Amino acid sequence: MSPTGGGRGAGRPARRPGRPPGSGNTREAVLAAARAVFAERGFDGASLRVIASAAGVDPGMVRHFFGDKEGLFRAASRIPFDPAEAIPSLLAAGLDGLGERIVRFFVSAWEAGPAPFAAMLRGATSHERSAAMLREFVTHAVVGRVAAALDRPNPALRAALVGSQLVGLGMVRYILRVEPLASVPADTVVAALGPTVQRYLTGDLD
Amino acid sequence: MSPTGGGRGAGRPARRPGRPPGSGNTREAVLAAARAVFAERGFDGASLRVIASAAGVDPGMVRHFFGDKEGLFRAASRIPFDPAEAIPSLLAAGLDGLGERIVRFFVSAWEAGPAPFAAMLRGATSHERSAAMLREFVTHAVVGRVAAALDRPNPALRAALVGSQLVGLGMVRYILRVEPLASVPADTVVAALGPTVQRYLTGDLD
DNA sequence: GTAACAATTCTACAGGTGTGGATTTCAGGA
DNA sequence: TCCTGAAATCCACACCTGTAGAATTGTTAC
Repeated sequence: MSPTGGGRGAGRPARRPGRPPGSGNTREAVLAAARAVFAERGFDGASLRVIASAAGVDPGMVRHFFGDKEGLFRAASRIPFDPAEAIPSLLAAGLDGLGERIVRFFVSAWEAGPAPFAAMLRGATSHERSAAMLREFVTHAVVGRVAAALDRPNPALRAALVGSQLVGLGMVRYILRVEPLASVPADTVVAALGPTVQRYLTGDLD
Repeated sequence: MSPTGGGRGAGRPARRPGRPPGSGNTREAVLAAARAVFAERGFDGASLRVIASAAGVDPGMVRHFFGDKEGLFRAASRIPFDPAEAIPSLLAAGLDGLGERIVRFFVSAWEAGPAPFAAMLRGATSHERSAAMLREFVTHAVVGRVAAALDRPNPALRAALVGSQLVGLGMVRYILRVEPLASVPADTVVAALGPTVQRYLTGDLD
């Protein structure tokens, strides 16, 4: 309407561009919102506008900081521990009881910070890029390292079997929330899956 | 441009409405295309237009036959066997070797007609309705019936554990295609997972 | 002081989505 | 012969998506 120089809302005072509020922590707010939304809706289901609004921020910021939806997803899906040091430390105590230790570590990691795992699992089924991320994570970071420490035949197959049980646990307990597995305490899960994982690693497979 | 009565393509002869081609099998063509596309891209990723065009049909037909995207998904995700008769027949031979029989049945069913399973798994991670379908399938059709046949403590938990290993196998072998699990013959899978499932059903869980 | 830079907002675009409805042709029964 | 109903097409609507760029402001370095 009234040509006030460009037509930018000449009525309400509602925030105008610039740099007033929290400078610096905005990036973290976007990341946190992205983790939550990606974890809940997967890659395709999450929209930049929803993430931005959940972070109380303009969608443009996402682009400004992360460039791409892919870039944001990569940044948000960074798992909260370093496999390069976590896995050797699990292996350090030897092959005895390794199954239980792996299951316990997996459950703890998921329950401490579920977002990256859920995001990867949810994304993996429909978005090829995040399927690749999960596959690579399972293959290289986990299977590779674990397989190298086994002095049994078919180490890669053994590690992949472990992966299958852990992925299945994640799906059924945390994503589908099938009862009673979803509500049972962590110790029960460890007791139930530990021997399975142990057998996949060191037992007879025939 | 030229007002020829309504503007319906006044140049090319390209099919006009009516009822010329295959009357009757069109519905099946849409269903087949829907199974394929849902299986490959999940519920959200699949679009009605893509499905229709894969079936060589107008998108309106989908609406005509199935009403809704949900309706199409329901019709396409009907699993190709009846749990009410399949599971009792697995149980009939007794608890001995039940683990191997279940794994073999699951692998055969998946490899005979992968579409419904893949569609459900892919959909379940991002679409709440199909997560509900899968959860209900796992819970009622499988867990319920199997649990009823067990004379051990915690039958429901046992059945859910079986479900977790089977879902994990589906994810890792068929969806993520993690090697070498993805390429290994069915017999190897049966030999590896059979004892796991057997232990979940009848073994000690502590 | 002023110039450069980063943070932030808005508006716009081109494309894809599910759904709704009007329209047309054909087949079969009264 | 006429009429009903099913099969099939097209067009349109709102809406949401990711991306792009322009505009504005504050902060910092010279």
